[in-house]
Amino acid sequence: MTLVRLGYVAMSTQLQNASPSQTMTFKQFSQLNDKEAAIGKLERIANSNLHNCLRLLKHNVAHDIKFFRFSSKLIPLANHPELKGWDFINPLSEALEEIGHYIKEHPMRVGFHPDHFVVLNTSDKDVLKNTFRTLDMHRTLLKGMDVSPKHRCVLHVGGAYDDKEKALEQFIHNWGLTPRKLQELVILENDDTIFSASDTLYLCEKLGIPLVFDYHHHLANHQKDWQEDWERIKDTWGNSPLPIKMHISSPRSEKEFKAHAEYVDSKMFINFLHEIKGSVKEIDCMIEAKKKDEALFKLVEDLKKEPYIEWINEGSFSI
DNA sequence: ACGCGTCAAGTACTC
DNA sequence: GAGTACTTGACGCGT
Repeated sequence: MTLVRLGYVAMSTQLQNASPSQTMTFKQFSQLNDKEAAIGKLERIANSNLHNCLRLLKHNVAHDIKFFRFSSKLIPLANHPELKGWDFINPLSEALEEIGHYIKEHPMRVGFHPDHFVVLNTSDKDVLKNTFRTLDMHRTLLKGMDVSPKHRCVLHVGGAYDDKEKALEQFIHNWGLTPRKLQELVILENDDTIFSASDTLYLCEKLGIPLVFDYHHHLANHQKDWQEDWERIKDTWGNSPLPIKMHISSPRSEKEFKAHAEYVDSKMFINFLHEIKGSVKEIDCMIEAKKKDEALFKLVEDLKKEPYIEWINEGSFSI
């Protein structure tokens, strides 16, 4: 028997005016002459984002969704190189604590997927430095919520830089330069163009990092069937306090295969569940679809037609 | 209210 | 080396 928990990403298509990703671009920031006022505006935006984030968590709990990815755009320009020295955490501590209290009252799995400029295998010192800074920001946010930072940030391996093998070794090299408190945040995901699940496993096993298996990326980029690697993927989670995590999405079309569809193909998901059934006690599936929570709810509707699924609540079931 | 162009800290590709 | 595309949500402008 396998307990499956469903989650979704960052924002809701159902809850109105609840964006956790409002922003100010660097260009806009640069054009403001009064820097103090500009920073004040950034802080107001960040507080509004956190407020909406809490509203999203409440919306989730109302629908039994206990698995959620936070937006990584909660604090605009938080780690922009030009805004070094801005103490963005202090003005946000109350809002973070409020989110933290809510998570304690309603236990749930939360995490981040930092943006594409967080690149751990870069050979550019400045990019690596900013990667560390951004990871540290994510850690600080989690700490501010009193959530254990362990295994909360999904990253891709990074760029290929014309030589995949060398790029993997560069990751290992940079990992040695990564502070331990940042290492423990990281979990790695197979991507849809360069590093397949097998490639990523190489790093995960060598460095003791859990692998977040993205089924859609796997379909777009693989050397062999995922079933051959499934045991190894599971094992990367052996030392994690959290259950194994996966990403689930469907291709938008044959032509735009790598793009996310609005909804998840429930047949595909059901087939996958049948294959892994019983192989793990618990698995958390992150639904990555354009329609966000609406896609999750639609998937649940579809799954409810399957007689062998035992529902625990609207957001989790056993199979 | 809606459509369209702009913006984004990285990487990849083309010329 | 410069320019463009990728991706995706937000924003601002024009209608």
